[in-house]
Amino acid sequence: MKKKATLKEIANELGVSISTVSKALKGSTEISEETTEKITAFAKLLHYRPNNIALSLKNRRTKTIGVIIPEIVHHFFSEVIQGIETFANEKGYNVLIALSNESFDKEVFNIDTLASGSIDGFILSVSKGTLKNQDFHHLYETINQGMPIVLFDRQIPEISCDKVIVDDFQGSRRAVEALIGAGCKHIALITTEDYVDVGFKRTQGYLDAHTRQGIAQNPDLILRVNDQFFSEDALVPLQSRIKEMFLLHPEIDGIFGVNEVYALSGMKVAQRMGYKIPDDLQVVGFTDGVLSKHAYPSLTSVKQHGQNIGREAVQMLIRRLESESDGPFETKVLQTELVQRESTRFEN
Amino acid sequence: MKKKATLKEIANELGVSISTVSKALKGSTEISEETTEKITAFAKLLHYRPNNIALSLKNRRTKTIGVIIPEIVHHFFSEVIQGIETFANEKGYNVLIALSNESFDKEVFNIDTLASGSIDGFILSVSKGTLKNQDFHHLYETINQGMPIVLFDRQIPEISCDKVIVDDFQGSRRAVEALIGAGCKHIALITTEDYVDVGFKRTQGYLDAHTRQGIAQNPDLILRVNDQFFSEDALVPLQSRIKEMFLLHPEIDGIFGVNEVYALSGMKVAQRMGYKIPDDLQVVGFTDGVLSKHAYPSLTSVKQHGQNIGREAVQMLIRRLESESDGPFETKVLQTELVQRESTRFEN
DNA sequence: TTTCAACACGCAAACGTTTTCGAGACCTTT
DNA sequence: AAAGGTCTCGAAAACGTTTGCGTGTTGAAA
Repeated sequence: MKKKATLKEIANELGVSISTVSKALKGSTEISEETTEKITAFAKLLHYRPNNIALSLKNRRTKTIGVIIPEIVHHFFSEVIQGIETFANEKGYNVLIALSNESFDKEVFNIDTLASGSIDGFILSVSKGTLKNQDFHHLYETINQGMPIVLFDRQIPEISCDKVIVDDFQGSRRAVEALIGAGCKHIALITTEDYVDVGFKRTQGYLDAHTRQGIAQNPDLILRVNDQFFSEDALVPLQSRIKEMFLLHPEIDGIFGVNEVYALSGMKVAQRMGYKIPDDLQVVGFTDGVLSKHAYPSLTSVKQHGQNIGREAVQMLIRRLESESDGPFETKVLQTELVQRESTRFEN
Repeated sequence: MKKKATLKEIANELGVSISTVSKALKGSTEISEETTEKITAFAKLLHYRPNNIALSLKNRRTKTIGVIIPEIVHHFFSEVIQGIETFANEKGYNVLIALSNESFDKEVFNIDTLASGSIDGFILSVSKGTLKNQDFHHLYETINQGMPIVLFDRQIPEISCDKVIVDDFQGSRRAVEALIGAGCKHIALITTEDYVDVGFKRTQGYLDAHTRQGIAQNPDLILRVNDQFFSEDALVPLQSRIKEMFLLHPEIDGIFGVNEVYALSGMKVAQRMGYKIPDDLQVVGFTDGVLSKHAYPSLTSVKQHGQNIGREAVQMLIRRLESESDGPFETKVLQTELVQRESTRFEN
């Protein structure tokens, strides 16, 4: 049960001063070879490692990145975390994670606690609660205190800081254009309500695709789902609304869902109603997760490269942390990739 | 760009000493009401919050829990993290996350770095690399330094520390017994190689169910999959091995997979070969994740309650951190739950 | 007026580092 | 032998807290 060794203990044991030990371990030329050897040997014996907390206090930097995400049981976010953690580690940083659970209050609380010295900077995706409230004072305050923030995924245009986002508009536009190119004339959209930025942009992309391809778009084919439908057990009402739409509009021959669950639910409902996928109906989802891969038939989807998002975010944050220059803020827009699988008949 | 306020700044500004400010903010009776009011008001104005790092150094505790898991893009592990984070937060702790990526070296490295003062204790699930190496020196050393560890999921019997595990044996025994009860005579098992403890136990449960129910078990119906099959693109060889088994043994009328992907792959292969689920073939998987819920037909599976595991682990760790008593180590065994869905015909 | 408590506050140490600066010991040079 | 120069090391400050103890001021009691 021996506790961690400290400089003082080594110094006392060897009859030298603390500073001598410190210098010896850092290989300073100030200390004689003989002493250095003796000290390093003894330190190795005791498994000495400098105390991070003391270092953080002295250097006024923790080498830790704070990450706040709405939830972690979620393929996309855990992929981003994976990217963040891996790259941060390569750069010698640790990652402190906090969950907002989509709640404004928890987001504020977490930012407050972490900002009190625990971390050097934030990477975060704002909660839906925050987006609803439109209250960003906690973010402003943090930035004003000189702590850098990198936002990812969920955008807040009015906040000036580094951002890394996905080109939701282009991604969904291309997906819908691909559907049109594959012969779909009546494409249903299953989307969220507009206050979530990414849902809004994906809807815009859907609309734009129609405009550009000169296809009429029927507003009745847009299903706006309340977010509550995302909670596990609320799949039933979602599916019944989808079924309703199919009954009203049997002409539907394509589905674009702004996330995996919506697309998959659309596909399942259609299958149960007798539609053949992809012959009668083609389906594309946004976010390429484990569900798309393992669905039957497997789901064509728009891949977001979550790990790259994390990687980019870390890179932007560390650049700002380690350079004194307060350059202009950047917004990195990452392109998506359309992964084709069995739920569509794209020629390519 | 004002930096964080410190006690010293407040003291200087108000012409009092640092200790007066500190005591006033803590509501000490030593300080007069008048001064206390003045100080708290000014501190509020400056958004003063005590520096966590300084507190950690002084108190020799960081109020941070280190979590090391093999990977995070994984439904089970992210559920555990969710449980850990939520409960730790309630208790006033933060969570530092590190990923081993199933590598022994990364696990050792992460433990070493985090153990140097950054955290108060560990919650971890050991990597496959560590299990292969059978080298646990890093864990022993950490424990010897007086830093508590709670292991979860992946067991290491020879290490004495607190553990929280799932009753894999019972869970799979009951699942297989349910299959037998529902009329299955020839149940295939898709499992991992034996060095992973949980895979081994689930296999044992499968065997025991046969023994107890007096059903003959055919060793040819056990498919041992190399772990590489878990990497995304290696589903194809997995599926072809499953198909092979079906061709050789058309009598198969039940499948038990030790994880979601195995069970789902088994079901998909069977569906493609014309089997009707659950009429011709019933399927049960271990780990109740998003795949099971959204599969078509949805998959009956053994639910592990990942969040509870995280919760229990935090509870054990904090109990050890906050009580001086070094009581005996405990192993908490959590029971599983058989969640019935469309892939089986269990009467219950 | 002296004495003594109560009150209000400041000093200083401690947590474990790093780093600047100064100082003693020894050696070389004149 | 004195002066100067190298080596080798130690003292102390600093990072931001908390806290035990000392101290000065006040008021009241003797």
